[in-house]
Amino acid sequence: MLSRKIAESTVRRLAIYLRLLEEFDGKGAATLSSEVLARRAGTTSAQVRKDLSFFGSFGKRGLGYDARALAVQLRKILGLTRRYRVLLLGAGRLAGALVQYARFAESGFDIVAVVDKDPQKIGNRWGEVVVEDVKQLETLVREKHVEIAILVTPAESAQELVDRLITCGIHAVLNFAPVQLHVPDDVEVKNVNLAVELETLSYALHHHSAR
Amino acid sequence: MLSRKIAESTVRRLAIYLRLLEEFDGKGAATLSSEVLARRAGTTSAQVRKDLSFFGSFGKRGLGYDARALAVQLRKILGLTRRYRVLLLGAGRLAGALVQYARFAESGFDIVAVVDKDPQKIGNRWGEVVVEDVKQLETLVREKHVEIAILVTPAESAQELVDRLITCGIHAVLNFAPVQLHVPDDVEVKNVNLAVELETLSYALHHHSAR
DNA sequence: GGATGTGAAAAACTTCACAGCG
DNA sequence: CGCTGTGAAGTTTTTCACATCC
Repeated sequence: MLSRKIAESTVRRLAIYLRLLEEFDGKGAATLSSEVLARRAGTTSAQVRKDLSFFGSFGKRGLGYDARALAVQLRKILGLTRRYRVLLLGAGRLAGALVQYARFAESGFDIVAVVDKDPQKIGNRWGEVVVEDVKQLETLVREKHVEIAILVTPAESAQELVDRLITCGIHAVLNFAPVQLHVPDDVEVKNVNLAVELETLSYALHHHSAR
Repeated sequence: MLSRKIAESTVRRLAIYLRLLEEFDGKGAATLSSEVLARRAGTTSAQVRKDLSFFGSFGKRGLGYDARALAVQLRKILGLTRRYRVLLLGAGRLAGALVQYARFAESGFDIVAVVDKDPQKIGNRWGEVVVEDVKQLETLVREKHVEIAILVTPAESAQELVDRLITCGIHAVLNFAPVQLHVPDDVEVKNVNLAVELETLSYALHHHSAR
């Protein structure tokens, strides 16, 4: 369970290694070296070994890593040995795309509720769930035992909603709204901000991209 | 134009500062300190000043920064003084959500073409553009002077498509497909990987999130 | 007075290089 | 012999702290 602070960059790479291992396993390959994993993940073999070393020693010297066994370890490290109950805030197009995203359920994340404030959308069936009124937020979080919230609302309402989520005891938020959310230290927020990504690309193009 | 290498983290923060300044400007506020900007951006005042210092000195000692003037500078730095021509690869739900995303055009990015390989989708009108056959990729990139490609395809086809894009001279790719793309040094790729974000949240929850 | 701009110090992260083990 | 695991070295990024200037 490790209490030492692990760098976010390390955790992100572990998630990438896991994805690669799962592909690899599908192809029946049994064992692979940090060098091979690194090449596919776009990093270095030393980085792979260092990342893993924070959590244990999973390889065999002279041989490499057993793909399936390492995948099991990574799932444990990442907390993917159980399922998570997810609430979507906002029933727009992006939310629709996310619901449909196959890997979602596959990876262990179940969308157990969707809320919106638009009366037009409330009551619509979305796969297994029905879009509820955002007024029911607190009730839903409690009744459905929600652990992760995904914000797909306009920027204006995001902070207010996140405040309400925190009151209900939510500790993990994936935020697609283009605002910086202010939350206490024990709440984890990941931002996905399309504009920032595009503007980084624009920066790169502008500065010749001649690296 | 700066040739020194600037950290990606710095560029990302600049994009965030710009967004905040634009809001701020809307509210008529004229001047603000690095401290205020930092608080809103979720960083420190020293970080704000350091980030800006790589590109010049835009503030007045004892006073702070003029919101509008700083925004102008940041747009210059980020290369947002002109518009960019964007191609979408994949005409699925996520692509649809992106097209609709208002800030897109607002920020200076124009979707000039959409391609897919599904005959069902080819020919559909998407706002201003019609979905074209992916076979036409090379022709479209040339004729429409595409500069940025957004990959919203299944993982399997992503690498092949990016190879073709590079052959056409594309240097900037925003990749939503959950694979690591292999590209030469003069091509900039930004990855947006939903699974990685969720798994980082899962990691945080699993490890008590008690920081 | 008050906030910037910036060298210098500290911290975080990555790479090196090699001992150690299968 | 080959590849891991890991201290130590190197590099990058952040924070500190203060001289500087409006």
